[in-house]
Amino acid sequence: MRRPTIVDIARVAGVSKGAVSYALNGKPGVSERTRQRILDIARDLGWAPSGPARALSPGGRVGAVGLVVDRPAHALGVEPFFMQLVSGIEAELTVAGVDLVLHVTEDQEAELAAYRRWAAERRVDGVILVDLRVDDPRVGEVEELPLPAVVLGGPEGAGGLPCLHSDEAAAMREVVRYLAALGHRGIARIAGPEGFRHTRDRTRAFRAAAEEAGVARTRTVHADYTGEAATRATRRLLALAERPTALVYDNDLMAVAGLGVAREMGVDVPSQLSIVAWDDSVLCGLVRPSLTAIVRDTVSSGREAARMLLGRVAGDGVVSRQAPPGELHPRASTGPLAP
Amino acid sequence: MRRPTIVDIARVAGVSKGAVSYALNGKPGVSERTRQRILDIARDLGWAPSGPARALSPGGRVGAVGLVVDRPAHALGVEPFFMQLVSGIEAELTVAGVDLVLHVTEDQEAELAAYRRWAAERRVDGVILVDLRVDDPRVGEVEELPLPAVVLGGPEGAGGLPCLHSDEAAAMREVVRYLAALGHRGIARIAGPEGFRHTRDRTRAFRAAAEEAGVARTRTVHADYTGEAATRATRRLLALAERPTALVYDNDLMAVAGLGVAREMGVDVPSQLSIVAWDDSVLCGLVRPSLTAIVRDTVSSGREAARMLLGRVAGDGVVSRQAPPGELHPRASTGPLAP
DNA sequence: CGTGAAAGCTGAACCGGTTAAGAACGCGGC
DNA sequence: GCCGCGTTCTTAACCGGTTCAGCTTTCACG
Repeated sequence: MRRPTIVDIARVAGVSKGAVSYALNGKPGVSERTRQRILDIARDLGWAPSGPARALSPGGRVGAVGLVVDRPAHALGVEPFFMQLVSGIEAELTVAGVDLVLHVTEDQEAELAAYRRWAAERRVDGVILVDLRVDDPRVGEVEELPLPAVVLGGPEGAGGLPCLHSDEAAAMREVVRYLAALGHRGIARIAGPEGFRHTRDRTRAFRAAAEEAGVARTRTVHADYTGEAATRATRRLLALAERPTALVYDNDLMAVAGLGVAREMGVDVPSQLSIVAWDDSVLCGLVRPSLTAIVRDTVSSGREAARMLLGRVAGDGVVSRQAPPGELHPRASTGPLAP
Repeated sequence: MRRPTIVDIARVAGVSKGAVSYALNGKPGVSERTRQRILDIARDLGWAPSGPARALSPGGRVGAVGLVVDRPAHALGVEPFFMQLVSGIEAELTVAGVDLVLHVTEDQEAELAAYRRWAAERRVDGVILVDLRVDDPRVGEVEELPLPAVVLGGPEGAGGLPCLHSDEAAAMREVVRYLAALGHRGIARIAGPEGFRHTRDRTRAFRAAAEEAGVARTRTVHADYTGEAATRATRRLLALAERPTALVYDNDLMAVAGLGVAREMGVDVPSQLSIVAWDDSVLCGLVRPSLTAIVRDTVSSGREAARMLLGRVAGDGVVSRQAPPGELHPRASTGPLAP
């Protein structure tokens, strides 16, 4: 049984295929009676529009958008962020009947190649850029391509692309003030890779917030979001003569790793060390002590980013927006210092 | 600047577009000289084949395959399994120039709708089915559809679809023997949802292995892979009069949750309770004590499944295969019972 | 009753490829 | 000199939609 086409519908209805096209797309050009008859026949035949055929027509859309994730596979596995983001994006795309094409790359060059290929072969109608870097080559490249895009991050460094940015500084202030109020005067931050824009934003915000809150000793060390790197970094920090009394991690996985190191080194959490995770997932609630975390609504960000991209693809004027800032959810891993 | 098409190439080369098509596809019908000239021109113009146009031709392929993940978003976030699987699939697809379309659904009906839509609208060339269920409606449905598919799981219940199955029984035997050797005589298993085929396979294997190893008291309770469900189940098990001395969890996230409960209830791991996780991720190595786990090479399974699907799409006769069984990696969460 | 406009529909071109059928050509053999 | 054949290329149809130009038919209006 061949897929039915509009020609089959036209034959049954006794009209031309042009008329069928008008009827099915709700465009003027056919009478209401005829339209209804054609719709009924289409339903009876189980007709569905051919994606490739639609895309081929002048001005046609492919009905898919792309997302490239450029992080090593093993790191990705346990990063709740991406799957949450994907669910959010998906939720929004599904109602529009648009598919999500996902690509996992090992380096940035491969990521750029993916965008170029998608544009050249017309595989997607647009892309969402995540993990904005300092001097990110993707922005310029994608702007050149006939490929609508929105950036999750920014607004600095997003070039002319509309972006969904979040106020990292506000959340950071909340964290630092909270820790300062608990009596902490030595706070270290185990950050993500230095190359990421949001890492740099947070680092700046961290310093500013610490100064404002009167926290004398701060320090930022960089890791790569993996547990191993966080383990090494935490060991070094806890071995310092004047060791920090509070640690802020740039993702929850690293915070879990830090918790393990503290345990291993006999440093009690939270009486001797407070730990804060940036980004919350079920993980934070499962480990003991449970982790205080900055909670962002990643699913909603995904939805919003998808919505913006669909707008761009449709040709609407899309403006950058701000996502609600993360909120601090105190749990068992933070507290006042034991005397 | 419009995307160049083969007509542009034909014009520059002074030949017909048919000749260009033959040349670009390595088919006979043009001289070697002409072919080379056409290839050079194509490169100079930056030509790339239009996906939609290719797909539209009779017998044409879309150049994409689909994967539906039917698990709640929050559970998915931290499940390393899927992202690992996706990376593996991706790695194989990329070399073939095929894209991966990912869809996250909230229920099985939505999943079925996705397959139907993909087939009807020709959005993908084939699909990979994961999380095979007992009496899975997807198998019959997809077999009816003009949509090549392979199953990750089985072989029972995969119907006529080729599958990549793993020997759950072998791994289960290894776990049970190991725990029995450590002196455990009461082993409980916190399994995934009863509806999953692999859950049932493991449950059967668990009973058989326990009998074989002389483990008298066994018990399987079902959870849904989330930390919350595992927390509840673990609490109940540890509150039993004759409480089990070893717990086997069907994924690593639940094992982490179980570890938290043990801690909370003052049950020491591993001296009073041993914990085994099925599926290993960085998580298992990060928590304290680190978790003994069954390690499967999920990335390779993804690669293999993708390879099989590409074979099916190409029309090759693809036969079911067995993935290498999981292996037990003992860590700190298992040990002999304290006297 | 003639005229103009709007409604409703048809025919054909077009998107960018693939491919079957056929034409032009050179060449060897008889 | 003619025939048959293989090579190389062209022509045209086809995939399944969209859309524009134009042709009827109907109908209101003067």
